Amino acid sequence: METAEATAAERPGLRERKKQRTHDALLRAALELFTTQGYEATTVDEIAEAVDVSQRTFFRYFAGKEEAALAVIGLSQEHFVAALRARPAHEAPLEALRNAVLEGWDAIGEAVARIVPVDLYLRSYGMIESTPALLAAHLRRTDEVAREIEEIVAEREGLDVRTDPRPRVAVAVFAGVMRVTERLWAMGGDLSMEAMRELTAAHLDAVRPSLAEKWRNG
Amino acid sequence: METAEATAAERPGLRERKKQRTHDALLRAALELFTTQGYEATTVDEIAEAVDVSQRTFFRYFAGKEEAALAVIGLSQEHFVAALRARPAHEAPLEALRNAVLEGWDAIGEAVARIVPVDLYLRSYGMIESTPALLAAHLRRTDEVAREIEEIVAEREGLDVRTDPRPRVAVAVFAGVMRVTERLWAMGGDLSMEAMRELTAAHLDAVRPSLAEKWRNG
DNA sequence: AGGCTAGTGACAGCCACTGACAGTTGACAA
DNA sequence: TTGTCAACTGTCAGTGGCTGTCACTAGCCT
Repeated sequence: METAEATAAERPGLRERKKQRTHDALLRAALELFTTQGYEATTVDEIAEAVDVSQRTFFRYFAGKEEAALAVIGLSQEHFVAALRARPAHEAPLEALRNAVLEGWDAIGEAVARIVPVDLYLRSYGMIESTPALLAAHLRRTDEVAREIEEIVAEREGLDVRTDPRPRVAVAVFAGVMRVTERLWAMGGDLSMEAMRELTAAHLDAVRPSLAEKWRNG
Repeated sequence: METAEATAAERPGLRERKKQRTHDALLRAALELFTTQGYEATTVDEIAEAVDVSQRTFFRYFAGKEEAALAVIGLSQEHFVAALRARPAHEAPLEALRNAVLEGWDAIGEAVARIVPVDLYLRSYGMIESTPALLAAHLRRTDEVAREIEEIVAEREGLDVRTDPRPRVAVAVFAGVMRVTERLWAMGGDLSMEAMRELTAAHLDAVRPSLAEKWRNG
């Protein structure tokens, strides 16, 4: 058992490679079909047929249509969490969150490119935003990520999430701002990582001013 | 046409009343079944049968199972939006949002009670939080409400949402905090409106401290 | 009273998803 | 190499959410 996994990590057997190929092929086919003809207009049968496997096999790789559509973005979210964990301990919570998201972008692009064309990845954000069922699933997943981040932030500061509200509130604020940013970016014209970085920075900078009592003179 | 609607508003005809009754009956039956045996374990056929209508009729009243489950909460969200619109113009944006949510609670309770037992309404929050598909749909609806609120806040301050980021960011911060609050409340033991009010106030008060550079001495 | 139309039930069908079973194909040891 | 085991897959049948269609009933209006 141990040997099998260790070996697989070094040089995956034929079985593993085949599996990986099928998985990636399904992912690419799904995203390709979704972004061209639309998510709802695409049936699982079509995706399976495009990769020449049975529908049943598709469901062995993905829990459902949604998961296939959101898998790549899920990957980028994992990278963000990892980036946050890697931030130096001296940074303030929101500083660490900000840096993790701003600097993590490039590494994410690379990681994604290993599986699907980056272009497909970027377009999937637009697809999500304009597909109710998908947006719903995406928001739920993001909510789960937020929960994970709460723990990380609390640990960074040596606090207990159950007794001190600040870790949760800080993450909530950050998550809220990231959600608007994401929405505007995905719906806007410029679907590039540069645009995302700028929007993110601008919105995070706007947090304090938006909390002010008076907006006119602020 | 005009006459028909006006008349219906004053004294609904038999037809209208019948419709209303069926609608409410379906809603009650659905929530009752959902909260007792679970959302997924309940089929639309069951709900329809409980009210003694065909499955087809259920779908004529609700776009889907989800909508039936979230309809009551949607009602409370509408009340919140109305409460926000009613806030005096001199209040600062976040002040108005805070007051709207804290004071609107009672009116919401009354409005809900006219259709379903309040107890059922409160329990539905727990159901949502523990049902992935439902939570997803709920988050999407909440996101839409946030969009509506952005406009209201911007209008209060005489700003254009497209040029000034503050309305959107302020609402994003507020929405983020409300989401954590909701989650903790729904998952916690005390499912009362009092508990919700306290949690909300506590979390909103924690926003500034959570933005501080240093948490230890803050 | 009789015509109009909103609301309903019954039926057929699509699609996402699941369980069960059998066939095939890599992995690994004898 | 060969045989055995386990993993992976295809096929089939079935459930449940959801939609289109059509005929029929019942409230509404003149």
